[in-house]
Amino acid sequence: MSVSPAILQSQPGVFEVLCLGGMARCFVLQKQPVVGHTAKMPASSSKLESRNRLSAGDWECAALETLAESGVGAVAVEALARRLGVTKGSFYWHFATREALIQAALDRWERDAENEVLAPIERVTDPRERVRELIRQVSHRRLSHAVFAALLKSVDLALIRPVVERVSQRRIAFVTEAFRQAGFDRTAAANRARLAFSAYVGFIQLAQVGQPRMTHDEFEAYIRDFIEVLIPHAGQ
Amino acid sequence: MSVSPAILQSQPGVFEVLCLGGMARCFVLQKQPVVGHTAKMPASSSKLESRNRLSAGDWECAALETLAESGVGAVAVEALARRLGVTKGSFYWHFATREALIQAALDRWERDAENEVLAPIERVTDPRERVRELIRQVSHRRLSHAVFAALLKSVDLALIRPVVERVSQRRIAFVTEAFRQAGFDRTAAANRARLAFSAYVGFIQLAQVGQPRMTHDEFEAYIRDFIEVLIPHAGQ
DNA sequence: AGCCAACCATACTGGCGCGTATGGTAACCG
DNA sequence: CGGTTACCATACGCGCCAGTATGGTTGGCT
Repeated sequence: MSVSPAILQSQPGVFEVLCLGGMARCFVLQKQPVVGHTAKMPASSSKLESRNRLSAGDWECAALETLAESGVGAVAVEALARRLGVTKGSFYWHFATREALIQAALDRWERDAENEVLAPIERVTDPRERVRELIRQVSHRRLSHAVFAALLKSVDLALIRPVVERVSQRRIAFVTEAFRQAGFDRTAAANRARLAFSAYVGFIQLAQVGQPRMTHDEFEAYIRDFIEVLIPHAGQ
Repeated sequence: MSVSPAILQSQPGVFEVLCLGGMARCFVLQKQPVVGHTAKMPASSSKLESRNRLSAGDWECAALETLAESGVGAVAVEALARRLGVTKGSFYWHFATREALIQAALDRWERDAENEVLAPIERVTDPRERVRELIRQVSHRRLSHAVFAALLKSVDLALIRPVVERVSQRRIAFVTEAFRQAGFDRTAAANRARLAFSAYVGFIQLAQVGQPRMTHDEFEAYIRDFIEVLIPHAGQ
């Protein structure tokens, strides 16, 4: 799933619940140039061997992992330093403050998560089938949701709120447009989008409590009903 | 709405965002004997005048208010002490630890919130109309949701998780049963209950971000669509 | 070779929040 | 009226964590 096993074991960090670390790496480790930092990596050695020194990207990566696993509060510089095998002294060379790190990590996540979700949908042409495909897609990218779920919990922080706002707004708008193209009028589309997105958000929250305690098959059946309720085959 | 103004102004505490304080008071201030504590209030003066000394219940009350307003993290003993106009010395006479307070406050909330939601529904006899009434009821008790929303955010804490688990489990079971009685088969009822409850949970989360930014009328329309989607008049 | 810059360690300050210790005051009781 | 009980203040210790100061090490460039 878009993350090579080699990368997965490149850093001997702790691998916790549900392989969430893999997801964060999936988001981050595709080291796009990232403007200023690490600009002139000598193009010789891959990141595998010469990774005793860290870059800002490594810190952002670790931040996203920890964020997905244990929430915003767990993104603490000393904890991250331990995780990366260094000390705070390292951190404060790359970032001015803890908030700066979270900012950077979130910026990255926001950019990458966007395309990852939307791109595979845009290929489906039939509008109604597209809505269904969207729901199916989202429902199975469970790794991508951990970050969003963690963010939701810290939405009262001034640092997090705008991110959640933007992301939610964009996603709701996208789903609304999908429903519109599927033939619903403006308000119906908006309401179904709200309903669908709310149900999505609620589900990833409740899933952490293990509340909708269901097997894989039950989950699939749930998604089928979910789709059928929101955009039934029968009607039209 | 189900909370007498008299109670609302019985304690001149700070009244913050959205009158949330009123809700907590609504839950708490109906001072049921509460086992051991405050057993022999001399039955003379109401809580209005002789409230210079505090009881355990007062602390639980303030805890729930703060919880609803600012989350579990804000339920700090020194902060609560300031809010109540006393110091920590008072607190540690009533409770052994901070967690004990949260426990007590949550126990209380769990008991009271249960009946408050379910009781008014049970009067409706027609099964399908009962589901609709349930949705309507819940959708308008917005004050009661702040606590639950706050709890969801701290669900990783060992103190909170079991509460959220119990409450979610019970509520989902209740809604499932309602759908069953409305004529849906077992799995359909379960899935619609999951969907409805997830949508509810997601909505109260997103509402805090002001994301489904909608007017009162839009909200009403949303609830109508919500009902129509989940338990349509047309079908059967 | 030697220097500079990137990167990291160690040690410290300071705030915040929980918990403890202990002494004080008001009401009530015998 | 002296004493116990319920309630509260003041002061302290302690651990956690963000941020600072400063000095050390390594690698590439000239």
